[in-house]
Amino acid sequence: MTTPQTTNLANALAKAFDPVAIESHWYPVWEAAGYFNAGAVADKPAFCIQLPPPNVTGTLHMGHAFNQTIMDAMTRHRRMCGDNTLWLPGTDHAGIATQIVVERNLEAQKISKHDLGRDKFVEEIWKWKQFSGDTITQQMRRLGASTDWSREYFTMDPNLNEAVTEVFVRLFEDGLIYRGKRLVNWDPKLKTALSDLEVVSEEEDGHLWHIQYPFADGAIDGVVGLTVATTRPETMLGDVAIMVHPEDARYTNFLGKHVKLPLTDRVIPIIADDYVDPAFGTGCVKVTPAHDFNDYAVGQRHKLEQINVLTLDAAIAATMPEAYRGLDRFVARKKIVADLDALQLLIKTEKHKLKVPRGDRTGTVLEPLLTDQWFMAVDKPAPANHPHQPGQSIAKKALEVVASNEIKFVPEHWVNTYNHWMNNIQDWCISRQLWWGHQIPAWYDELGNCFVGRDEAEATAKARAAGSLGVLRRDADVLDTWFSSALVPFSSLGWPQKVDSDLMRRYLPSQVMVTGSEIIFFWVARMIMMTTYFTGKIPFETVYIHATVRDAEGKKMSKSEGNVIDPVDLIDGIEIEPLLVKRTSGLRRPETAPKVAERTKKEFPAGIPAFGSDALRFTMASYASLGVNVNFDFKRCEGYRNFCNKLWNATRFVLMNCQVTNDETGELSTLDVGLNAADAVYLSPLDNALISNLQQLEMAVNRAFTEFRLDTVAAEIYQFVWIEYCDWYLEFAKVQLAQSRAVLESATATPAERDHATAAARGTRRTLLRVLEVCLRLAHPLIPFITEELWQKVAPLAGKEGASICIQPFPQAQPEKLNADAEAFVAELKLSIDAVRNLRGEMGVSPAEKVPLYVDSQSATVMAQMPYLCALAKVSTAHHVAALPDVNAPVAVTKSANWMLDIKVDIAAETERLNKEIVKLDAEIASVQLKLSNASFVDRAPPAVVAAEQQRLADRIAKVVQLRAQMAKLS
RNA sequence: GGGUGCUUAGCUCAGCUGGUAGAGCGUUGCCCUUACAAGGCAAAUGUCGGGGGUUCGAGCCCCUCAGCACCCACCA
Repeated sequence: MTTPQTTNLANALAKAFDPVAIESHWYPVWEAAGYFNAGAVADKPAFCIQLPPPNVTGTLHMGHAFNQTIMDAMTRHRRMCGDNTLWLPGTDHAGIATQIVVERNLEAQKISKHDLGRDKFVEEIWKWKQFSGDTITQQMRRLGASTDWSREYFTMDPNLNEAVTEVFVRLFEDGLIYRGKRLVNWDPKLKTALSDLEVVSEEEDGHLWHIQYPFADGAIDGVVGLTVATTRPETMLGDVAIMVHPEDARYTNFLGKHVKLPLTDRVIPIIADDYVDPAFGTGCVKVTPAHDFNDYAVGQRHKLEQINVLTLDAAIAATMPEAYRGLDRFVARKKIVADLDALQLLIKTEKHKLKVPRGDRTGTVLEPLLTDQWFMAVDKPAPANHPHQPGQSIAKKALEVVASNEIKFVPEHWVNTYNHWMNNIQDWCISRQLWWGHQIPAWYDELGNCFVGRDEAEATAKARAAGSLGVLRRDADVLDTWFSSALVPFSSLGWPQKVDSDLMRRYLPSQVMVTGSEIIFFWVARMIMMTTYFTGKIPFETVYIHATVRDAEGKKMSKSEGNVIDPVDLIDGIEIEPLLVKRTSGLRRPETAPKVAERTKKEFPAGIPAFGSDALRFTMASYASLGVNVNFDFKRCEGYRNFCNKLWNATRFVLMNCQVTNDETGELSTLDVGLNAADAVYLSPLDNALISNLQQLEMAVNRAFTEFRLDTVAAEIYQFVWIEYCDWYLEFAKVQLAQSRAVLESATATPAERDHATAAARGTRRTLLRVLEVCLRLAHPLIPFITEELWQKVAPLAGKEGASICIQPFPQAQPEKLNADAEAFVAELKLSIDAVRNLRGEMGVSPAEKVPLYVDSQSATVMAQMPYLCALAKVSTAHHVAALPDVNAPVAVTKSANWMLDIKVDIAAETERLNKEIVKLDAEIASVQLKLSNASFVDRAPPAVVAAEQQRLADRIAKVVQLRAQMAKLS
């Protein structure tokens, strides 16, 4: 017989959960042990997730924390389920974005990139990349990300660089990459082209200027000229025509005539094109093919000249009239308007709202500009001998793999977004006039002939073969950063060197791509296009689109707006002062700093407390429903930090009850927890009910994982651990252990009684331990650190072995352990306890006070309930009577019995309480009666539903009868 | 101008194939009960955006209106 000497646990677990020590301890252990490295066992299913590589522009934000928590939970889940997991990490060079950051840093030191020159400047960016990349990977470790660091990549690593070159050359050779002078979105500040996707248009206040263009040969029919309306008058210097709608009766007379372009000496024709909307403005539109995308198309249709007005930095070009040369576009605009006014050609100026295109990174107003750029032809058929999609265009194929359900979107409606974009896709401008990125593998001879090759030698050979003998000069431009990102699904696995490697076979396609909706076009679509074209495989099976993280007010989090939260600050906590410094630096509009500070002080008056990584992750998971937005409220972290503490203390309780410390030696020894198969174990209905519930939890959690519902995973675990396990079962367990102890300490107990008490204590301890141990494994994907720490303590006692919880099997339900009878017993017991507790509450009994109780039943069920009920509802003594005493105390009616506290009653309060309850019941009875008296309900509703209603009616009527009787006694 | 999503308790959000409205936080009492005050027990709060329809029955399906958010688009 083992009798506890003491339950001193000072050397086992601290009284409160302290995340800092745990987290810093476990991550390095996991990493060193290689638990996260890609599995090498061929016969296990593969599970791969490609991390959307964070930009090396600084640090991770809440969006990353959200995104990564989801991926980590999924990866840890599948790893525990026995899959070969590969969560592949990397970082993205993020061309423009990173170059801008480093440029700004240098500007702060009064250095311009031109002072340094290209090579030195790129060196500076590499230094920054090192710093930012290290910060990011460190943050990921703090978040507990179980990525395979041994395969970490950077999009400008040599092997990925090689993939980029290979892809470029092949697409060029297949005729799907071309170079040409086209109208592109031009950022005059950065002096680079941008793709359509990098343009953000917002409505701004502007003007619509009405300008008269006089007829070249004098008035016609008394009309001196035509009036056009424009929002960008400076571009008129490049006008090559005026167009009207062909059926616009006002102007048909003038078709084919000419006008004199004001401020120049040019004469331009009046043409007809049905692009013109006669109802807008004057119905006359100036045509400027070199500076407007519509006009460009009109110009093509009518074979018009393209006259460029602007330089690369958006000043008026040297080819323009002298008066305007060299003027900035906006200065020139003012001058031109003034000059037209002076010439009395400015008819009127209207206020006008217009969409102004700006660069998404710089906010600069963009100009459509004619420049030489490289494009990818997405709509052009692939060569007839292409191995994977002969004769089929890249966009077509990308649509096909989604239409065929090879690639699924979750939530599904994002397919529409994808299809819409893909059906209207334009050729992709892939060249950028930047210094940071993959340099385009194209070389030119002195005549401008272009040779594309994998390296200079190959290009030279092609040049020589074509008869070009001079020196070659490499194209200075780099590729759009998304060009390399698009290759990640295969370039990160070793392509092109390893085309048929184990890695490629196993981890391409990956199982799920986890990302926000904002990069469906930028990245998801392009990965699909590139991966299918070059590997014949889809890049991933499922695209899981998660919400965008916003601040508590629903505003998009942005460093330049000063409302970002660094996930590490939620983990470690931060004082208000440093938080203010963080938030007020680097603002887009520095003058907003006081406001930002004010808002920050209001939201975080005392800074941010340290919640720990697990609490942050649990919060993120609980936010991961399939919605569009997440308005992040840090207070939820507090709730989940408390949950971690709950789990911690539940473990403390379990250990206290399963281990003893010898007072003299200080040695810890384990009590009998039923590990020895030969020992009899008695499981009470309460033990069995908990175990039964646990099976349901296991089913629910596994199902939720497969449905990508991490919010459900979190909610299920939270509910089970806190409510079922801690609030109910732990209290029941105390009763059971106390009962056994009483028997074992009794001098009069028979041997049979002692045996049963031993078996029961064994069963309780075993249930406590095993259920806890399972909960730890269930929760591990969400809260890896605390579960590891606790599992190390709990698992050995529960008869489990293993170096780490990371690689333990994920709990799966055992249907044979479902136990409806036990669950029903506990459900009924809970109702009884609730009823008695409710009586106490109603009668204002102090929670500390124990009170006597009457119950009008001695049924087996009630007798079995009593020990638990007395403990949980603080009953001093229970009197079992045939009928409750005929006094005016309140009665609680439950399924099991009628209950009454033996204390003095406040008659007024009790009358009120009864009245309230009777009214409620009457209303319910009336509504059920109405339903049941409806013939069509009884006839047409399923019999089970009708029966349930009838039962409900009977119950309520019985109850109300009881209450009425009680009421009668009061008066 | 098209398209998508959203509108449920004071706040943030769950509600599966239609069958008696839920959670967390917050609020209000009372308790430092030997796992946990980062806690326990109890309590209050909803014409599920408005209107119409289908159905025995609608938060859920259909129509319509309103508001919010986002995405796409070439109106000078």
